[in-house]
Amino acid sequence: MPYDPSAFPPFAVTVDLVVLTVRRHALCALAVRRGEPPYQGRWALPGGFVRADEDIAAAAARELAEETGLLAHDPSLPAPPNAAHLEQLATYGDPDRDPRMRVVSVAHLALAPDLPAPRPGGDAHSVRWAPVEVLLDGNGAYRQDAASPPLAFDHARILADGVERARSKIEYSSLATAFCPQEFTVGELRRVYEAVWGVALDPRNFHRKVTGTPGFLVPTGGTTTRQGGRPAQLFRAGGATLLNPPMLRPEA
Amino acid sequence: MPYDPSAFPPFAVTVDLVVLTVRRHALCALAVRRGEPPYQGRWALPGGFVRADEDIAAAAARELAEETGLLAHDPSLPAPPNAAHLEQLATYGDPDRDPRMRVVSVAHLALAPDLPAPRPGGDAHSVRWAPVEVLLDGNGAYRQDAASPPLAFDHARILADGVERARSKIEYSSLATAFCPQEFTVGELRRVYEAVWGVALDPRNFHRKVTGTPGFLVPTGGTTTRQGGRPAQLFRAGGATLLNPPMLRPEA
DNA sequence: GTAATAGTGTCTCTAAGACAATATCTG
DNA sequence: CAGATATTGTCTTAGAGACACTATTAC
Repeated sequence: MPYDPSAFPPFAVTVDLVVLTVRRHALCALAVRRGEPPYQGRWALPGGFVRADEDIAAAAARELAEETGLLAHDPSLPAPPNAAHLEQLATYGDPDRDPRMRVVSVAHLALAPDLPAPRPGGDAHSVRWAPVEVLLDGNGAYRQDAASPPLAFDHARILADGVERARSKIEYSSLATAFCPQEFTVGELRRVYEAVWGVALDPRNFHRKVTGTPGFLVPTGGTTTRQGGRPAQLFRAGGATLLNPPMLRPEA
Repeated sequence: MPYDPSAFPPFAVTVDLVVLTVRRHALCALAVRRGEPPYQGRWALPGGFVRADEDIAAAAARELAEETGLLAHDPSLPAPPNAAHLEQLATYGDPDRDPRMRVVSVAHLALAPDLPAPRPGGDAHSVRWAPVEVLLDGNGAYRQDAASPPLAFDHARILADGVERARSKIEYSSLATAFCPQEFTVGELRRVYEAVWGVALDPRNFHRKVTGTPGFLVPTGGTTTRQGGRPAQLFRAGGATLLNPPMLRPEA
């Protein structure tokens, strides 16, 4: 009895976004402050309803653009200037996850370079980049009080899943470049890995490895001294999606 | 404006199952024949509606038990006799994926050992194990005719995604043991890898590798000659979930 | 000059892949 | 016996990690 179209329980379907970036050597996520109950005043992940005739991926891309001005882009094409990586993460549908009604949320993961503009449109005081460690551990200014959980609904779980996805995916794919501007140095890419994994990497072995992995980095010919020290070569992301051999996350 | 509970578009939410097993050296998926339009008479993945107060994972476990008699089990516990691995795969919600109404399907992936019983309950002629190659390529007896796609709805896409998930996940996790009976030999485990990846592996290097990976296999002390030749040691799955170092899939 | 970052080279060790040789069963 | 599968061992080589050393900037 696979389908009975005349009698099915109605659900609301939403998308929630885990938008990650690297700012000041820390992995940060986009959080919005809730203006109404439930969880009023609490921080939450951005998101919203999927429209009646809208594809789920399109809804996620629309929410991302509304919150950040970033465009989701097809990874097989070269990245336009204001591009972010966007992929489906997982779906959360516990019957009690929203106290008002049955809501199934299709969470998505977006990876963005550090945004120079403070964000076009929207209230600056109700949308913020917060270090994921603060949002997940519940320490620091984003916590209401010592007893309350830091994020509304099941968003701590969703954020944790998104962070773990990002941490593992930069091992075997070139996704770490999604955190970098269009042109970047090997040192800047290394600082991305260090921030996402929370470890220190050997600059010399890292350099040898990323420049030796075919298709990962393409030199642009330019150099920069924006990190100080000796001028560093600039690179763009190469065509490779999967890294072979992979970057290995150091053991605990 | 994250939520407006009074006005949201209603969706039907279903679970679809990619149930994989290894039979006669081939990776096979469970397929059911549709008894009503649309796609009447066509093969499809098993699935059904999520109930009004049912968790999504519980709905997937219920459908799995209804179709196969298998129990989904927590991977942190030792596997009971009739256990299968079950995990969420991805969510498919194209507005046109079902011609009757807006249906969002949360697909799940299940891995099961080859079932000795032909299946308890249900019509044997409308539920079958079919090689995934046949279901995806559309060649062979499961194809209606040369022009029609082999699987209903977007189920070919879902099946392909599930197969790719299984292929990559047995590289870095101990999930391949989910295709084996509770006690198995190194050779039987190797034939699982060969069937899922569709390659031939060196028996000697495979043996050295799996027995050398800590926590992967635990010897039970027994031996068997069910594969012919010299008696082989029997093993159970060890406690390890992630394999370090991973099993490497041979390159193309 | 010092301090910083960038980049190259060298050494050691783990482990992957190729494959020889031996062990123990069935027919 | 031949033929099947299981298991151990050996050799070669790719690559990860540790780390010395040189290069080029800012101050």
